[in-house]
Amino acid sequence: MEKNIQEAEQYCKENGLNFTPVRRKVLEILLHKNTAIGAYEILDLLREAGFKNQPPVAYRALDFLVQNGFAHKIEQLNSFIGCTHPGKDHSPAFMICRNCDSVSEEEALTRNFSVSQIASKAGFTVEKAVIEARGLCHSCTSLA
Amino acid sequence: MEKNIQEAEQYCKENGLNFTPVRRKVLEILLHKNTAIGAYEILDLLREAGFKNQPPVAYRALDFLVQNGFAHKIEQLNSFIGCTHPGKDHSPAFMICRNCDSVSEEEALTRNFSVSQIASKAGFTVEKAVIEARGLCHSCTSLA
DNA sequence: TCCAGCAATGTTATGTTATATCATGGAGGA
DNA sequence: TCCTCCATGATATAACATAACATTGCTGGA
Ligand SMILES: [Zn+2]
Ligand SMILES: [Zn+2]
Ligand SMILES: [Zn+2]
Ligand SMILES: [Zn+2]
Repeated sequence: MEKNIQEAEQYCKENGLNFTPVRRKVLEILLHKNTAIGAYEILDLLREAGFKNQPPVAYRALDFLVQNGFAHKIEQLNSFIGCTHPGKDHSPAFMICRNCDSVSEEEALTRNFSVSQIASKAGFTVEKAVIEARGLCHSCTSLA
Repeated sequence: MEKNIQEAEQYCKENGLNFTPVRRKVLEILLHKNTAIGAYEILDLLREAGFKNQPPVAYRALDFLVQNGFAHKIEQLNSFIGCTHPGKDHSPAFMICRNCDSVSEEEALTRNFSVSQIASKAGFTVEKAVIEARGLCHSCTSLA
């Protein structure tokens, strides 16, 4: 958690990005949970922490974090999650548990798994891929 | 298009599903375009066709079509598209062109491509997978 | 026939997510 | 200094989705 924050800070410093208090706070909020969080829930937490709480405050910080690879949007949930493989380029695939709501981030770029393989058959050039699975996580499967 | 409608009708008849006028009309609307359409745009078209146009009208019909495999929701666009491989079970992957907005549905269940391969490494049991790529379609790539 | 049960639709209202727009403030360079 | 850029403040509204309850029309059983 704390380590992720420091890495983000370092990365920003090296790349001329402005890791402002509200951006840091939102990243902290995201990294604190292993579930995805909606913008308005983040907004509540920001208010509790003394920040302003109009929607743009949260959305702007989230945009920054997503743009720079510190967070991801989970499209199926209209929610956000801190990146657990930040820094380098990666191709995430998210596993969303329907029982405990946990979201885990896996790497999708294996030799056996590439959206581009499907796309190329269709003559499509992939720039970004969203892969989100829903089901049961390991612990919830065990408990069943 | 017309063929898809008739197949849907046939499938409903065989499975005790009620292919009502509004459901048929929404499917017709979806199959008419190769781009995804939002619920409120569908609502407008329904009104033009003489149907009621409160939001639940569109959302209920869309729920029915998605539930029964006649349409899909494109999560990144909060929009819907008619299924081009209806009937049997399938694992769609959508290719969304950023230039012309076309959405094409490909089959993701090839030997070289399975979300389950990623998931199983994480001990995750997949029940449903969302795969949506954004980029450039074949024609838009050629024109570039 | 009469009516309970059910699925679909009608209707009103509201909840949730996201963005547009213009104003303000502060750091850094010409 | 003055200008530009970026971030934030603030207000308003757009866009997407559902809750809740009423009504209709069909069907099958008493
Ligand atoms: Zn990541
Ligand atoms: Zn779980
Ligand atoms: Zn399909
Ligand atoms: Zn295109």
